[in-house]
Amino acid sequence: MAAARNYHHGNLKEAFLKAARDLLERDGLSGLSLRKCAEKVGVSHAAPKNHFGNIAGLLTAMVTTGYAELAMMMTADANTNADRKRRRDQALLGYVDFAQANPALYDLMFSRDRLVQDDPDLLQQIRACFVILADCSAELGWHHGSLEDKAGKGQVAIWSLVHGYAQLVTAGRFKKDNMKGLSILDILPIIEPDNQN
Amino acid sequence: MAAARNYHHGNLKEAFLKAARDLLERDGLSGLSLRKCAEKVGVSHAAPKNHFGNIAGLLTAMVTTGYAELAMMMTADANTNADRKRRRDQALLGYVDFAQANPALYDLMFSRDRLVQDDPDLLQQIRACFVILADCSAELGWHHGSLEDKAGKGQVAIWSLVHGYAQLVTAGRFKKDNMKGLSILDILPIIEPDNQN
DNA sequence: CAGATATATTGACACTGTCAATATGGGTAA
DNA sequence: TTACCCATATTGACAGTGTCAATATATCTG
Repeated sequence: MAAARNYHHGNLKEAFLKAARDLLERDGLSGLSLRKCAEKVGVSHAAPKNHFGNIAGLLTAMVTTGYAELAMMMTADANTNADRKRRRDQALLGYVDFAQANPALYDLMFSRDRLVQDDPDLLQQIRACFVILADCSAELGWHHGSLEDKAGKGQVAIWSLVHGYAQLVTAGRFKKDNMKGLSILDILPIIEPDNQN
Repeated sequence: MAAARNYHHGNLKEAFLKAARDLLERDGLSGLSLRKCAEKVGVSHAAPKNHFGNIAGLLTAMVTTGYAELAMMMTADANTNADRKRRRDQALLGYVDFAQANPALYDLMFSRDRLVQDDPDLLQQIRACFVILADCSAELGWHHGSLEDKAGKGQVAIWSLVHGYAQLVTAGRFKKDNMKGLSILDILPIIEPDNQN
């Protein structure tokens, strides 16, 4: 039989993830609890234990889907086979769009003590995002150092820049005066010394 | 009489802040509670209410002292009257040093739903850090746009870069291979298009 | 010395995550 | 079909949490 109405509830795991995400964006991380999720889905308060073990397991599973969506946002029009610079712009804009559309989830994705940091699925999705950003950084120009050094610098630099930008923007740390029409692509040129005229 | 042993306990507020900070770095944010702080200090479980109102108030007060320390770390050798580029390097190194020395506190300083975001003291300390970073960004070279645009871009860019770098490093997101001897100052040159030879 | 006020304690409450014990339903083999 | 097994869900309990109202205490002020 299909996985739709298979068991007592049917696909309870995904129902929990959806409920958790709704609660997260609505009430913030401190307003999210296993018991509220269970009530929202309509099952008993201890039901999540069977699927996630503990709350860190649920948050980790939710964050893992977040990284998968982030990767999708960064490669939304990759099928057009655009050149690398165009792919890079799309990736960075998609990155920031994701953070602004899911600010609470984005924050949780970089939490230090609420997640199972060594979860294999989580690490895999993080790595996938890192690969995309590495592709972006290949377009950057560097003057000194070996090719490997340049690649390492570029990856660290571009992820630092876009992550810092996304988090500070979603946290409201930049005043609107400073941010008037200032997107990540306007900040990016600082990362391209070779392409300055 | 001095504020040392003034009342029942004497400077209980600072004792709470110290206990909270110890617990935060030892057990992480999820291991920090008002009741543990009270027990550590040796007072009743409801004592913090008189000084901080609720737990958001305590966390906000603690984070506020964090921003003050961050500003000090960035301006540690400002009395030497070094030139602006030297001040800038010191500020960025101090910024990263602070984040690495207080990773849990640094994370909390950018939390979205655990703090009183409009607390006047907090906003003042944040603004002080922003001013220091603005001074740093004045050294950056930009090719296009008005002076005001350049200043706005520079502030946003440098804070994005250093914050993203600090958080990703403390979160262990960069593999050691990529980070071998790669400090924030090695990343920084990408932010100086004019100074490339 | 007495009253007022800031500070601390006590006790209670609802809520949380987690666990052991129990119940229930679906899949599977006889 | 029937009987069994196992994955899944429920129940009840427990310690821990933040917060509040009521009460107690110590320091300051007059």
